Amino acid sequence: MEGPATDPVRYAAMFAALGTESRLRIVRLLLAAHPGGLIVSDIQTEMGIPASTLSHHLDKLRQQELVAVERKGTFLWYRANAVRLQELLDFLYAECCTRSSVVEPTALVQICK
Amino acid sequence: MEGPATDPVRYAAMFAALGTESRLRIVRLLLAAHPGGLIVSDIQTEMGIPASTLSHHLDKLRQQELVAVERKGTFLWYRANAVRLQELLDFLYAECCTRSSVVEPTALVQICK
DNA sequence: TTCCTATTTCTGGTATGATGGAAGTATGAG
DNA sequence: CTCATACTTCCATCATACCAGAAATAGGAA
Repeated sequence: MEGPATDPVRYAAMFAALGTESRLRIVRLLLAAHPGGLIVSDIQTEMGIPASTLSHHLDKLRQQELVAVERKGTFLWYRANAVRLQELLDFLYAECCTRSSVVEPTALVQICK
Repeated sequence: MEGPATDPVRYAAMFAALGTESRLRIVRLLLAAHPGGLIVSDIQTEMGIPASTLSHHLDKLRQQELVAVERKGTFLWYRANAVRLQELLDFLYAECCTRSSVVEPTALVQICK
C-alpha cells in the first residue's frame, strides 16, 4: 500500500543514504556494473575499506532500497535498484520543473547522447 | 577555479544537505517561490521550527550553494540556486544513464507537462 | 541617540552516524 | 564431520549533526 512515495520523508532518507562519499562511490560502482551487479569482496577491493564498514554502508543503501541483493551460493550479488533511482530522479526533476522553472526540460536529455 | 565539480565528494555533500526532512522541505518551499525567494521569517512560519534551528539549516544549504541569500534592508531573501540544482540533477542523470541504462531518457521529459 | 524587528551566532545537551576489530553465521568443498 | 571462504552482526569508540534557548549583531524608524 506504499504507493509511489511522494512524501518528502522518504526522499530525504534516500538523499541521506547518498550523502557520504563512500556510499555514493558504491552506487557508482554498481551503476557501472549494471545490471550484472557486484559481489561484496569485489566492491571491497575497489573501495579499500574494511569489510564491516562496507557491510554497514550496503545495509543503509539496502534500507532505502537504492540497492538490492541476491545470494548465489557463497556470494552476495549487489546491484543498483533502477526503480528507486528513477523515482529519486523523477522527484528532483519534478520539484525543479513543475514547482518552478529552474531546470529546462531539454537540458537533461542532451546529456545522454 | 572550482570547475563544474565532477568529483563525488561535493555531490555527496549536496545529497547530505538534502538528506533531512527539514532541509528538503525548505528547498521545496524555495522552489515553489522561485525565483522570488522567501525571507527567513516566512520560511519559519511555514516550517514551524525555532529561528536558530532554521538558521542552521539555511547555513548548511548555503554552504553547499543549494540556496543563495541576499540582504534587502532588514530582510534576508533566500532563493533556490538553479545552477547547483541543475548540476545535481545532471550528475544523477549522467550516472544512471551514461554509466548504465538504468533510466530511459524519455521517461523524465514527460513529467514536465 | 533609543527602540524595535530580523536574523545570526553562541553555548550546551542530546542523538545519530561512521568506523572497524572481533566474533558469529552461512554456504560450499572435501 | 572439518575446514575455508564470504559476509554479517556485535560491540565499542569517535565524530558529527541536530536541536533550541539565550545572547549578540544588523538594519531601519523615530
